[in-house]
Amino acid sequence: MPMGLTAEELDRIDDMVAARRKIKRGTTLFRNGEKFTSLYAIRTGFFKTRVASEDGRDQVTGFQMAGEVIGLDGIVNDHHTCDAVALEDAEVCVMPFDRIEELSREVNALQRHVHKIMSREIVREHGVMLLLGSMRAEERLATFLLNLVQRLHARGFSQSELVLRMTREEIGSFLGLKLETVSRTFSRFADEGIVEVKQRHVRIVNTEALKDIVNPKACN
Amino acid sequence: MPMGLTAEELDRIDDMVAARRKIKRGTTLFRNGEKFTSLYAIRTGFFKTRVASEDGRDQVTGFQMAGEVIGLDGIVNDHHTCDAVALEDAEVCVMPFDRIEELSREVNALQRHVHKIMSREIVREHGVMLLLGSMRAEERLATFLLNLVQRLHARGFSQSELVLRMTREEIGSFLGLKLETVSRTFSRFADEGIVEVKQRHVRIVNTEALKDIVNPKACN
DNA sequence: CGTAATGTTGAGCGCATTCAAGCCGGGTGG
DNA sequence: CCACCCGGCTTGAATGCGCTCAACATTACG
Repeated sequence: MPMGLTAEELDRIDDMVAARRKIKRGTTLFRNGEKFTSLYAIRTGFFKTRVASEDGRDQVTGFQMAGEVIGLDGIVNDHHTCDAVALEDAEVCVMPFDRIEELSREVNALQRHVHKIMSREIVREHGVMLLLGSMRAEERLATFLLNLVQRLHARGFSQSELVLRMTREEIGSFLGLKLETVSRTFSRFADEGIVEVKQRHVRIVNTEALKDIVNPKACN
Repeated sequence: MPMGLTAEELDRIDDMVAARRKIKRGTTLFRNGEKFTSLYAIRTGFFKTRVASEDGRDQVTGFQMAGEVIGLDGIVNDHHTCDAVALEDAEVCVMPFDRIEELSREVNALQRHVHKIMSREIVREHGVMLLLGSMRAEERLATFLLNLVQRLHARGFSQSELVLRMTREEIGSFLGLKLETVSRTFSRFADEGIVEVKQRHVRIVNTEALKDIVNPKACN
């Protein structure tokens, strides 16, 4: 993934990938409490990660798609502190972390890459905290849709059409809302002609309107 | 900070610290948009970090005290994406990041340490997301107080008494509440005899009660 | 000692939640 | 092939928690 490498370095990074692993929809790649050994690069499929409080409640901390790396939570205590659940059949590259550390001592570009991946996750979570801490329901859902469609577009999919891989309840958990509120907010967007929603199929009709909701028209 | 090092390794890590820097209360250590060069280890003092949305709103993403490291957000894009503000006069160690990367290629314990610091921050933020996404005001404030007092205790301070370095508004921003709600919730805790509050001085009278609020009595 | 910043408290409101009923669509088995 | 079922989704009505607006108290500080 990092660029500007010699052929030899690329080979060694290829070797770092111990194995590929297939994850069936609805099953977990890793769970809270399990021993941490590896990071996982998603090749295909779609995941959610979630943390749980001691009393049953849980919080979806993110949705991950092809090209993204999960498992970073496990490094600090050698045990995972969240669950990663496949929302559709998926395949990941298993990258043993001690091999990553070993190799990144020798390949600067890899070292840099690992640091950036972790920093990116921290910055992403800052954004989620801003969302959870200060936005109203419409802003949260609009932000969520724009983020999803932007990431899908970067992977060659449509800018305006997407299929949600998660339920209303999972969206709600991620956004700090109840599933009914998510549903109602979708309906409101649909009434206003901003999106067309048919179950999990969403067509964004008016991207600008969504952006206006996220960023209430700069008052000049 | 990492342990199990040879004297020579310790020396080299000492050298890594380019300088110390004093930060006056109310001023920023770094700001959103500034070029990223270094991580900062807090020697003394107390910081908040905050992110801002395009329209004025901002969100406090954390409070940091002695021994903690800030600046990790800057790695991914070579620019900081949040502000770090000193809530009291503070002193930090400036650790140029390229020196950290250089040295951590050679000193395994340092490499490991850097990875753990970043992972710990990711896990901490998961906890904040859980708080913001699923807790009610009382639970948020109780969680906040328990976390603060626990970190202070680890630094040799009291288990039951603390001085808040931040305003009600800053607490509110962190917890996703308005300052009035923070104030009211403090008052409610005081009425119930759980804490004694006098402006920024807080005495935790009944730790168990606070823990019960956070973790609603396991229903057996 | 006066002024501004910070904190407390009250009253009323509104947004998201809760509770409840019904709908839709996909999969299964008769 | 259709009837049925069940999980997911939508919608309505009522409730309540935290917010807004406002007044006042307290503290810090020049």
